[in-house]
Amino acid sequence: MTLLELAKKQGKAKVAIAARVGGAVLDLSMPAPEDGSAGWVTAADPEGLEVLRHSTAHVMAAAVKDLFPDAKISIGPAIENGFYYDFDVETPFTPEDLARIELKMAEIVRADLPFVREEVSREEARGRFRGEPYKEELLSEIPDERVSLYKVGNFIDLCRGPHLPASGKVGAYKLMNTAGAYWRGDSKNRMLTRIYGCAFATRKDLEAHLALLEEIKKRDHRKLGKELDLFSVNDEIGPGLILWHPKGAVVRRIMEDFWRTEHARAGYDLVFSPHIAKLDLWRVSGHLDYYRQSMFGSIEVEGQDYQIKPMNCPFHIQIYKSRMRSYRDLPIRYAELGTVYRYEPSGTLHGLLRVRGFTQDDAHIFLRPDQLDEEIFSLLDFTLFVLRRFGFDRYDIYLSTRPEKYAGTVDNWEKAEAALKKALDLKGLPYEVDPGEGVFYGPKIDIKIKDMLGRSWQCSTIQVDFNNPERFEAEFVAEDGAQRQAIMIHRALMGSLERFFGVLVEHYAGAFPAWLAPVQVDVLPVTDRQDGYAREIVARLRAAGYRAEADLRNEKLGFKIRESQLGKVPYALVVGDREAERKQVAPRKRGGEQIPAVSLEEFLEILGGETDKPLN
RNA sequence: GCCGGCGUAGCUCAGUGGUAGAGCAGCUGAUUCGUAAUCAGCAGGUCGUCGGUUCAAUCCCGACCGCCGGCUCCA
Repeated sequence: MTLLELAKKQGKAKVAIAARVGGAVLDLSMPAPEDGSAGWVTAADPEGLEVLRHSTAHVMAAAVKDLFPDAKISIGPAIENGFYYDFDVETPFTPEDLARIELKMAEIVRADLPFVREEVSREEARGRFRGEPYKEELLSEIPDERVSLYKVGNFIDLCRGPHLPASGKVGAYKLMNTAGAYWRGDSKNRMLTRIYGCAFATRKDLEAHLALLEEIKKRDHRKLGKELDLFSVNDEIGPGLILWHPKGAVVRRIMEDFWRTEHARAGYDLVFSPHIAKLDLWRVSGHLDYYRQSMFGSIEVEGQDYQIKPMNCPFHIQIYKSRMRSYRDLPIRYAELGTVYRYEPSGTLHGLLRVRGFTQDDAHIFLRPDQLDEEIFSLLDFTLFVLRRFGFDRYDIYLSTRPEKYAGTVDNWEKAEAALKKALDLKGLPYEVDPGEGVFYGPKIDIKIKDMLGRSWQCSTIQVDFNNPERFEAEFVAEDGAQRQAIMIHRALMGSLERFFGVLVEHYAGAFPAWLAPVQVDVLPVTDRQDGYAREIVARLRAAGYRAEADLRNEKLGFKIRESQLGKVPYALVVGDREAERKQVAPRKRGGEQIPAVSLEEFLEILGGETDKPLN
């Protein structure tokens, strides 16, 4: 008896697309276990959805092979929200090709062709995939003597499976776009043409996903940055270099003010360092060996090579080394909003999120080995405090451990990894271990924040470093009078101001909370009779430390309200004859909610409640 | 950096082998208005840059620059 027959018996044949037997997900065509103990996987299950997506990829490949017989197939896995398949073709697919492929797919789905699994020897499989060089390459690397093939219609693919019982079970899908992708993700290999598609169990799920994509488009910080006049990048200046316009600059200033205040309070010393330094500095630090290709070229000055800084750490180390340090002085914490420049490949630049010049909210902490646990613990606290303040309270945390190529001793690495782990455990923070993903100089904790739409953004990083203190001989005098090597922690909380600002824009869809809003209050006179009163209100708001503007243009109230709301200003204060006469204002929130007219003092109470304290 | 797409007024976009259009924004004037767009007029472009094909190029071809979607990378 097959699993499909068993499913029929149990009345599950309609919904089941695969079966769970033991720990494995199997095709329904596989034999059922004697005792009939099988679980049913449906398209509503995560595993089922993956099967559905993977099978949709096969259906697409079948359609492509039908329309473009010369296309060479490679691989086509399920991914988040859908699938892709990479083909080697002479000329990449056009959007019109995608439409044709989609139609052909619909044919295959309508025909409800069975997915047929076949197990053959590797040698036989090699014969079947003659003329498919990518499949041949894969086959030659598979250690097993027997491999499985899946056939749908005339299309056969080397595949582990499992798959849907038939193409008719494919759900709602849509081909999205094409993209170049290196064979096996290696830039030394040939570039294939990838087709991305999304696939869901139901039309409704697909539509919800397309709606989400629309929402993401609406929140795009590049679009909002232009609309709200926050920042720009400019051809004449150069790609990846950000111009902060006055409104964006207000938000940045508030971010910086908050950051400086809290760092001073948390025991950091604020420092400044130059933008260039002798190239040798980066030779000593080791960055030149590891990251030369991401550094801007050096500049020759009076026979000496200088380098635009890609990092701040060597400068802070030199400040540390400017005099003898006692074990009593530690930890020493140097913090700087340090602007660095990195030569990112042109194809990776992206608005504020990937740039060539950016300001890190950087700090380097020098400490004794015995202080590591406690420092990491309080650092985690501090990081989460800062992130929460900006409205982020969901995180994905990763602990990255020793990579293959590393500096320092295994003993030190293990101690540092243990310290990081211990701090996370003590705080009760869930995290994932990324084995081998640490930086060459030490292990790290990365915190990705989740935005309003649940997307993750890498921002905070806490990295232990044994390498630099050794290379630069950053030492302290221990209790016994001996020179000991300090441990250094690199850390950035927002990561870079540019990137964090971009994430903030998308998180809030440009509607910043009142404490961050570039303009907090628009004062809107109904006619020019109230211009004087409006000016007075603005002056008083500004005197109280708020950012307020009057819209004195010769326009109707409706127009001014519309503009204020599109500008995402938290409050509009309508002032007409009534308000002017009674010395009141009529507040309106940007969402449209109207508040009955109140005195300015009462309004200041409301506003103050939202901004905590006016941070100017 | 690699593959593909795109580049027309400040912005969003239409358009054609015979040297360009709309809406919004801007300017001028009228309107004095109560919670998401008042009306009229005016002005605005070396069609990304440089080369080529052609009697003629914004349109076709090439190179470059930039942007977009991916890939690779991300201390």
